[in-house]
Amino acid sequence: MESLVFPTVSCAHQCTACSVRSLSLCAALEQSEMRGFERLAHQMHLARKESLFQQDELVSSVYNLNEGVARLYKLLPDGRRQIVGFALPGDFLGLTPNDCYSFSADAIGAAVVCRFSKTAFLSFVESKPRILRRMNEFTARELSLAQDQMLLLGRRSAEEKVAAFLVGWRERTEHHGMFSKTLPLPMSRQDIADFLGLTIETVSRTFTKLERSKMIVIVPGGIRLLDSKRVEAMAAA
Amino acid sequence: MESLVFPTVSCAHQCTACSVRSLSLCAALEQSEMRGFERLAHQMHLARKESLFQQDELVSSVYNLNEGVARLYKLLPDGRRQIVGFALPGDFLGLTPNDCYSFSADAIGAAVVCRFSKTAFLSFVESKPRILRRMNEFTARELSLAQDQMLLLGRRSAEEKVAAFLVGWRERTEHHGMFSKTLPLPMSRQDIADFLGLTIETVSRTFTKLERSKMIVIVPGGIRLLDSKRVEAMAAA
DNA sequence: GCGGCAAGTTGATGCAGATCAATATCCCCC
DNA sequence: GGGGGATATTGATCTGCATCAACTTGCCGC
Repeated sequence: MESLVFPTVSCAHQCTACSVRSLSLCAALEQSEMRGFERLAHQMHLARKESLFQQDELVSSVYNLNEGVARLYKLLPDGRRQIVGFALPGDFLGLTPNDCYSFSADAIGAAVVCRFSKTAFLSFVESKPRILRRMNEFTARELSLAQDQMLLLGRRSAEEKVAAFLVGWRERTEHHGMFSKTLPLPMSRQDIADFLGLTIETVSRTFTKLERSKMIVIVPGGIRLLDSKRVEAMAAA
Repeated sequence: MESLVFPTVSCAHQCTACSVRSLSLCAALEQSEMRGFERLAHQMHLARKESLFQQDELVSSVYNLNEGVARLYKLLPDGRRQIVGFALPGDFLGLTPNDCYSFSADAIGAAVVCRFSKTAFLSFVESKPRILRRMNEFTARELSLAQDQMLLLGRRSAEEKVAAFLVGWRERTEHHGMFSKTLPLPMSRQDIADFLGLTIETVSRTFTKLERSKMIVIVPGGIRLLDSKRVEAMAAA
């Protein structure tokens, strides 16, 4: 159904009316720069599971995620997958130091993005220190998350991984106002497993264990945090 | 001995004579900007194992690594350690999105760095698009390495991890001209283990296995790559 | 060159989490 | 509301790597 409601389209977009501007790169735009930037942006609607770009493809476009959640992942030749992150509204995708995307990205549910031609984007920002500094902040924040995830993947137990995931995901969703008692988990168990370096069975068992010890309740589409203190303690050490 | 030869000192530095300028952030400096930048830089010599900064400390300084190799790591309260990267000459350290360092850094052998006051550095670069763009490239490259490492930590076997480490380390050292038949491994087995999310015993056993299958020879201070093709194949998948 | 300690190797055993297998539940489309 | 495929849970068993332990090698100062 979603794929019929949201065919992929491309059209001009009004930055002034944009709901995620304050969270996005674009918040660094001067009033005077906005019109020029707006002309570069093409809004696109993505259906559930639709791909934004794929690992090793030549980078032609970069994207600002406006609505929805995206899954960013790397694949090994034999099919093993590692999710390197989940993107939320305001996140900027596709800027790589290389000519090719270093990971794949696709929409978990329906999503909306602003697409920019990479070359047009780069030449627009190249002499604008405010935006360049904001880009730096964005990349540095991503790097910091990635390093936290390295610690998690290399040195934490399954329980700690799952607890840390719930805490981290809650923090991020809270900033987006999409959290009220029930923590939404739009991604599948397989996605969570591939993010945490576990199997789907281990994720499932760990959720059940947390539920049995009254820390969470599993509900369709998410979980309810009953005792976030204990979940946080489990995540910390 | 090293700690006596290289006491920590601080003095002005001549960028024009700098051997790693072309590899560093500073390569983006205009001729006219160099003098001002030089005045901000304080060269420091570090002894083996000397700390550059520690996780959770307030960020006062940022550093350009000129000589030597640094170990960047995160610690959990109970002492588990994850090395998030090894820094080589030309790498820039300490720029974080937060007020505190998100990891610790120390010199593996004797090392030389240029130290900058964070605030002085930031105000120097804030309106210089060339440098800001280079900073972006640096951070994006780090991020890309971190994502590769996430795939390694989450989804690869011990053998694959060790092989991938050797291949990646060789590539990086080659760019620095510090590789000729023998691949130098200035870091300890424990460091390698903490980088790969393994134990020291598993790293040691895996090295021995690679040696027995004639892919490498273990020599003091490094290894010799006998059959890099097969090591690469093992690393790839 | 020799004593002592740190670093690395090797072997025996244990266990967390993977794998294999069988349901159970959700979700949607008719 | 009922059928069916995708998604998730649960159980039984296996295994790769960790852990525990003994030993070897390298390194540096005297």
